[in-house]
Order: sequence, then structure tokens, then C-alpha cells
Amino acid sequence: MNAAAHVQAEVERQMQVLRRGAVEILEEHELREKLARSLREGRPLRVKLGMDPSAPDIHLGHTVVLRKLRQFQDLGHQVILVIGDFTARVGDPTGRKTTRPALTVEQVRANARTYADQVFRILDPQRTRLVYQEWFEEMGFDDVLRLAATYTVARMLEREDFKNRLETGQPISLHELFYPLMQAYDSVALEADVELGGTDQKFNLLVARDVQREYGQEPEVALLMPLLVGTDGVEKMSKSLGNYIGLTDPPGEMYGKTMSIPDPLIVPYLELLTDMPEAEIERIRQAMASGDLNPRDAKMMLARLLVTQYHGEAAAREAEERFVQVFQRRELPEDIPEVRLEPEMVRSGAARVVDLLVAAGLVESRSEARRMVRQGAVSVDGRRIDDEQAAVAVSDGSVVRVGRRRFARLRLG
RNA sequence: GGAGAGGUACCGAAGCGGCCAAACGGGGCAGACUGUAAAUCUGCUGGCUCUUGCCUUCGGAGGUUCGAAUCCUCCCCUCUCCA
Repeated sequence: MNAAAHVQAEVERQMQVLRRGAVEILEEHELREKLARSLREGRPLRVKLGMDPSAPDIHLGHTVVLRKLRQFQDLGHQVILVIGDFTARVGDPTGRKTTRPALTVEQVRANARTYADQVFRILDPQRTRLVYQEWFEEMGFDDVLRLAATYTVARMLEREDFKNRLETGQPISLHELFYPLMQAYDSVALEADVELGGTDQKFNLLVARDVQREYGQEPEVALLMPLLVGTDGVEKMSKSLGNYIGLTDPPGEMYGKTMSIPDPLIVPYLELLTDMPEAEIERIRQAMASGDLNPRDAKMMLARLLVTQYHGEAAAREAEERFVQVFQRRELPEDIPEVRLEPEMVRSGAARVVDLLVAAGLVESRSEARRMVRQGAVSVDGRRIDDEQAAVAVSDGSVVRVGRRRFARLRLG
């Protein structure tokens, strides 16, 4: 095989890896050319990802793109993470019905640090550059105008977010129109070869290509990954919607949350969040469709893979055992948090339910405690309590349970 | 600069002097059913007391009234049309 053929084969191999899960690559042939040139010249591609430092906690939704970056790294390329410290002070309008609040410099820096910690659970630090948007600090007004001149209002309003907000009478602050331009300029400043983003970033990435051209650069390739649907099965995963699985969630929680996702999410999750080979995913998909595989078991496989990835195999095994014990067999977990009761709460071996629930921190208010009791969600030592006034017999080690998943073990004296 | 419309609980949205802690829908929580899936059914969804009431809540600050989410004044914010 000659050199050219080698390059060709390697390009195809890389393309196959990079295409997994991707919704769209703009343009695919450009990526091929860039990869080929990179191989010929021995120069890694500069792959850019902008990170919004307004939400410091990373969840599995973010990892879809991060994992793709990791694949680039494993193929020998260079990743540049742009902490959007400057744009965070502007506020990204993406997917928002209203304007995001601007952050202070201190908030942004603090968030960026916690962000970085989590990011390196996925990325290879050796092949990652972490940068702030320093180039904006020294831009003069003439530079800003030059940037602004690269785009027209009409084109800016093509963007769906803006269009929707305009049509539904939602406010759009003037400065928000600058966000796509600023993100685009990042690519100019870094001379990015490739930029990653969720499909919601499509507009921004397209603007970046245009703006790069305006500045005489070769446009970057935009690689769009799907937005991960959250545990509710409807909305995209996000912290504010509460439908997320956090990277730092403890093993048990990570396992449990995964088990609560709707069935249609199993395959996409396997595809986007694990390294399971595509052929195997396809087998699982068919087995579920034909009824040979209970989706629950596929989900358990998924949950185990995810917990293994972030907490190790031992933790995953343990999480699974606990899950089976508590939720499938409805037994008590081993590690119930203990709560010490004030002696005066217990009179002749009994205490009022409401007091118990509040003292154990299982409910947020006395009213909620009453509601829970009325709805039959409360049990003490396995006996359901249905009278909110009841004084319940408790002893050292008694277990109070609210609903399916809230427990407390009482300690007296 | 001018003329209108509007800001209600987690979200959407009724209410327009007392019967409003505030209809209805969504979401969330709990129960039944289950695979912590989906679908379905039922209930709950400000706090404190405990069922009688009390306290906080309807953009903000004042005011009128026995009594205001509802009326008045000023302020803040948003939208639409005109210039």
C-alpha cells in the first residue's frame, strides 16, 4: 500500500469513529480533507468546544459532546476548551424563552474551575487546552464594529430562537445578537478546524464558519451531536429541569436514575454514553423489539455500564445489588442514614408520626408530613401509618420510610 | 416622542371589592398497577396549628375601604402599533 492509500484508509477509519452518534457534519467532505491533510502534515486538528460556565455541574447530557472530543483526542487530535467567560457576561439566548442573567467575573471563574475538574473525567488532559476568551479583553470598538459588520440583522433573525421570541412577543436584548458573533470570533482567534456542539448550536456554528471566511480563514467543520433527552423522556437533559444524571451523582443514585428512564431512551443512551459496539447495540435493539429481551434488563446493563464508567466496577456491582434489594425486592437498604431523636420526643416508647418525619428530615414541613401520611406513603418498621395523629411505637433502630426511596433509621437516647 | 396591552403560585392561564391560599391545564409528589418503563386510575400540591383559625403570597412602594389579586397614585419591567 502506498502512502496515499494509507492516508485514505486512516481517514476512513477516523471518519467511522467520528460519525458515531453525530447528527450532522458540515461538511463531511471538508472533514475528510482536513483529516487527510492532518495526517500528511503530521499536524493534529484543533477541535474546539465552547463551554458555558453559567452552570458548573456537568451531567450526562454534556458528556455526549465531551465523549466525542475524547474520540478526537484518541485519534491524535488537539482539543481546545473555550470557557465562555466573556459571553457568560452577555448571556446565551440559546433555547431560552427569556434572557439569561449575566454573571460576574468571580462567578464565572469559580464555575470554570469546578467545570474543569469534571471535564477531565472524560477528556485527556495531555491533549486539552483550556482557554478563556482573552481576545475580547483587548478588542477595541473598531474591532467590534468590524466583527459586527460581518453579519446582517436579517440573517441573525433567521435563527430559530430569535425568530420565535420575536414572533411570540418575547423580549430580545440587543446585546444578545452579539452572542453568535462572539462565539464565532472564538473560532477565528483559535483558528479552529472543527467545532463541536449540540444540535441547538447549529446556528452559532454556521455563523462561525461564515465569520471565519470573512476573516480569511478556512471555515471550521461543524460537528453536531444530538441533545440527550433527560430522564423524563421528553425534555433535553438539564439541571434546571431536574431530569439529569449528574457526573458526580453517587453510584446508587446514578444507577437508580438510569433505571427510571423511559424505554425508548435505552438505545440512544447506549449509543451516546457508552462504548458498546454499534453491532451489539443493534442486537439489543432487535432483541427488545422481538420481546426476547426485557427492556428492564437492557436498562440494567446500561446502568451498570454508566456507573462503571464514572465510579468503577465494584461500585457498579454494589449499586446494582442495592437496587435489586430495595426496589425490586422492596427490602430495606443497608446504609440507611441515622437520625438521633431528642429524648423528649419519645414518650413511653412512642412518638407522633409528624414529629418523626420532620425530625428525620424526610419531609420539608409538617404539612407535607401530614400529606404523606394521608396518602399512605409512610411506614415505620414496615407498618403503614395512616393516621396523621398517631403516636407510633419506636425503638432504637426503628426505620421510618416515606414513599419508595426515603429512609431514616432512628437512634434514641 | 405618542397611543394601547400586560406583569397572578414551579410553568401556562382564569379571577377584576368580600364566597380567593386564589378556577383550569401542565409539571411535581404520593397511592394502585408495574420493570423506580410506558399507559391508566385516585389523591395531594404555601406555612403554622389542627380542622377552628392564624400567618405569608397575586411586579414594587404608598393610598382608598370595615375589607383589595381586584379601586386610586407613583415607580420598575415587557409587548404591540404609530413617529
